[in-house]
Amino acid sequence: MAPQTRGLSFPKVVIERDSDSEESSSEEEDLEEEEEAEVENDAGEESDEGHVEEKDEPSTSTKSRREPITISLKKVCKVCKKPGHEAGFRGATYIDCPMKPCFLCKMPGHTTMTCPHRVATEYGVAPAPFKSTHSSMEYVFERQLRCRISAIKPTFVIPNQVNCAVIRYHSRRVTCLEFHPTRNNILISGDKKGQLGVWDYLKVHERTVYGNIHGCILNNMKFSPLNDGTVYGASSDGTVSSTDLETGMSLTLVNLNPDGWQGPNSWRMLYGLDMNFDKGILLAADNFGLFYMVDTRSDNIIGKPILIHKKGTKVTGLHCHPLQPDLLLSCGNDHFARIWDMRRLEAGASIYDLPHKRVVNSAYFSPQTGSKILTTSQDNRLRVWDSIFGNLDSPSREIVHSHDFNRHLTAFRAEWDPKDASESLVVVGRYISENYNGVALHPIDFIDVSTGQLVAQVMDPNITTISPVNKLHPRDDVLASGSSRSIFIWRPQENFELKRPRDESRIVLCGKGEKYRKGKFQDDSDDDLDNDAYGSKSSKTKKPNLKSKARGFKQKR
DNA sequence: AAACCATGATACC
DNA sequence: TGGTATCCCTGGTT
Repeated sequence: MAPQTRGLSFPKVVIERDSDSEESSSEEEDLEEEEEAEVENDAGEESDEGHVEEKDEPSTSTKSRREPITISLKKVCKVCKKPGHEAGFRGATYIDCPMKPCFLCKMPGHTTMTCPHRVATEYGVAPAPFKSTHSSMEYVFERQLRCRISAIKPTFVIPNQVNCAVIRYHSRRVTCLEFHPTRNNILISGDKKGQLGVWDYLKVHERTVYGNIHGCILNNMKFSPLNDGTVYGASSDGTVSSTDLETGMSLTLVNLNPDGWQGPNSWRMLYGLDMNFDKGILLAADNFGLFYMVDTRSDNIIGKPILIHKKGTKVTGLHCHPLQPDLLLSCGNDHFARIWDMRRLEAGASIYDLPHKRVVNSAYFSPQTGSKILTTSQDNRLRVWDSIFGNLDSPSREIVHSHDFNRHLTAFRAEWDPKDASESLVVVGRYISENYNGVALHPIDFIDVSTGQLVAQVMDPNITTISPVNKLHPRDDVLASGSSRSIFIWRPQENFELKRPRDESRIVLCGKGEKYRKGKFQDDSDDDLDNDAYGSKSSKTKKPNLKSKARGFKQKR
């Protein structure tokens, strides 16, 4: 395995960040120097010592003077619009704007690069070794060391290697994943278009996508506890569906927009979905703060909708307690997670309100005893309440973790490991990237929420996109992750090294792969063809390979 | 290679 | 309170 360049890139970066003048930075990297020289040449040709303001000239005058619209020649930070520094990728390392609060922990005074939370997940949760230090170098060093150590606790088995995948499986980004409750190798997936995928990841090539179930985002899915061939879905088209996985036949149980599109103020979207198996009713919640109970036999909404979150705000999730059928957990855009008693479900009657600083993407009871609560909030913090029977006034722990909101990404949701008897292992995708061998990768983090420690961070050189959707298998040591339109299955691998050659027959390439196939491999028939998109050694066709795909990576030539 | 686009929460007035 | 400008690590296509 090639020596890691992490060690090289970070110190360099730190030096550059602190420099105000561009000259000093250019001593460091020839690459940068070249780029900047070019820019300045262009500037000369245009013979306009551009002021930023110039670009606002009306287009007519610009035309008459035959001058191209002046680009601000003074380099300006794209974040704060001030000169003297620039935010953005330098190679595979992202440089924050120093004028803004830390992108990770949202506190002012430092950048992501030197954020103590980036060094140690448990910073601020439990004493961390470098807690009182203020030297960025020390943080950086600590980080490098940390990555070398395989931080896998013996008790936790971490699926750390991609075992199989379907690349560009869905036609839009993946929004949710569920493992089949009884058939071990079946994974179902929902996407932004409302389509539902069924994939047998053991027989890698066996997969289907059902397209006619929903009109837009499939936000949550839930298997029927009575019939595991049936799955329910809640969608932003305002419907709850019931789909037979074998046939793809789908029924609409509920439609909250029977009159069609009447404008955004009336269009109702369903997000949260769960099933109360005790009563045999489906629970769903919408973007106006309302909660619905659906009788799956009569397909009727039971009673009137109940306002469970601030009027007009989205309820992002619902979760029934695994043992106490009367307990319900909800979360929403009003910055609250709420615990409810199903027997007394009415507006304002929540048992507890758990406040957050931002939108709450998800809230889950712990999977086995249901005594803990885990929430993911857009303030970049995971919160854990250790006992719902104890003091709920404040969370037992807040763990700073990068899972920011981005309108183009599926919202991150930290998920419990359903197999972990200690109910402490959690998986969650990471937004900010790490520079790995000059490639920006977004790992999937395994966090021990009892300590806040990062147990493992898994990544693959070929997955350069963010993986906001993750699910751990209820029985097997398997992780499923959804990243953009693709789905990956991870399994544990000892002595795992990134870049290890892998079994390419277990990678299915869909969609645009066809193009490559026609051009380069005049191969046949159907898209089950194994491509080398994933491979390390293979031909020049490959876009998705490290270098070409790496963000901001400039190939030296 | 660069431009463009899709489009949700939020800050701010 | 409501309308609206704004937006930093996106991902894909033209």
